[in-house]
Amino acid sequence: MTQGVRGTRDFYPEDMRIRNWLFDNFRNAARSHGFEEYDAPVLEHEELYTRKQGEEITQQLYNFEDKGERRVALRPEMTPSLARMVMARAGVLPTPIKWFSIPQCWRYERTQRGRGREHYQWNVDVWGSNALEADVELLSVLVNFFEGVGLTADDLVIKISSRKVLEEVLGSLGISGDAFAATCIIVDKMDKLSEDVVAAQLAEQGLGADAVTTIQSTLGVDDLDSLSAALGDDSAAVSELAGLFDLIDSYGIADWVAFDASVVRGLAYYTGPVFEAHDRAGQLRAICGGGRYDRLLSSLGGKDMPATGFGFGDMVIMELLMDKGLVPDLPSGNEDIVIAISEDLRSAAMSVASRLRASGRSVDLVLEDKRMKWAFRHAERTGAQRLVMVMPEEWAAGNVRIKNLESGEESDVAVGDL
RNA sequence: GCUGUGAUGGUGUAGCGGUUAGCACGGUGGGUUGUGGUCCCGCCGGCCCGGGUUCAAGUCCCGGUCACGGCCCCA
Repeated sequence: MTQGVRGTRDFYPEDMRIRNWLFDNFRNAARSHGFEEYDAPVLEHEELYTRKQGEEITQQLYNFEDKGERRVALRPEMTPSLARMVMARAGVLPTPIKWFSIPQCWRYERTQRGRGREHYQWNVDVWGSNALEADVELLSVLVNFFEGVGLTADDLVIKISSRKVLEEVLGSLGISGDAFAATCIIVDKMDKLSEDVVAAQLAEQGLGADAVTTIQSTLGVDDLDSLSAALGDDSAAVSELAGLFDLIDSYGIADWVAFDASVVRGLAYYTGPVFEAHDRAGQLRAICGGGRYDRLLSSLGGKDMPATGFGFGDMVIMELLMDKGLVPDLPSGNEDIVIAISEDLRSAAMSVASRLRASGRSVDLVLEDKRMKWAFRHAERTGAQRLVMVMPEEWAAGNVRIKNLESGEESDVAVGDL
């Protein structure tokens, strides 16, 4: 009876303080880069997500039929909803569209440490710009967030590559279109699956063992010169990545990023630069991930608009922050506790509380007949700064007694001066 | 889909065949105090469900339910 649905979390006030702190940092980073917040319903038509087979995200849909016999799903990610919103007002919205959101996203899967059935995923996206500057701006948002919560470039790294790398490699092997997207999903799992399994899955796409070797050797590359050697001087992937890293230097965030050809991403819709942030120690799952997806709208039946963005879950980052001791101790936020010392002063206490509240204080009025002992313990537990006591003699003189709980000082203050 | 561990007051836990089932937090009443934080005392409140073994079962066995991990897989 006291348990929620499997894989879901309750946020008690002490948990909520931390969540709000995290979300505040998300918001600050996005706002400082000129992004505006939006939201969409957590429930969407199932068909919004039933696209490329093979994507984990579609296999793990938290879906069901509603009372009107409609197939619906709790959103597994925000991007399709965002695409829907943008598409609905394409041509009206001034570009570039720079929006962010912190949606709760759902998936139906076996629960594990750090993997529930719901999580909050900070999403930051730019629509309507082809420029690499837009992609780098996203990296700047990320770095700004990391710095905001006290993380450094020694703690984590943003690994960057481009879908074009794989596109060129697979293109040389004669793979394109839907087969390309399907192959991306398989290649994304390469470092987690055995070579045999990968080879078998690639064989289903019509690829041979030699192709596997070619893919693996290219993805093992971790500097641009080697990539250039592998793909040739006229490679669009190489020039794109070179341009990207020039801009990264301009932002002064080069310490935070590294080229890594093995970054592919499991979603089929990416088309250009892709990236993931990982802890340097390599202990945790990816902290966030994103990239350019210029052709998503056409897959939803609309006219394409260039777009780039990332998703950033709340669970892995909290594990990293806890490991690093960066989660702050947060007080309740209550500043004053107001208590009437006797029952007949209750209405007086209410007027005192109202005055304090009007002056902008966060005031917790003791609502019932509680003893002083309780008030002090309550103040201690909630981290309040002052105890405001409405006492008979003082009240008769037009005063209340205020005790500063940190210094222990106490004084009578005229009600008019509150 | 496979697998391991665990379920004891409201919360977190100790107890491993016989205990008045212990402790901490909490709630509540009181002592001390300046109607006053610390401190001290009293009280409230518990063995997941169903079978079985035993003179005796939180404790051992079987089944169920739920929870938490791991594997598979991966936003």
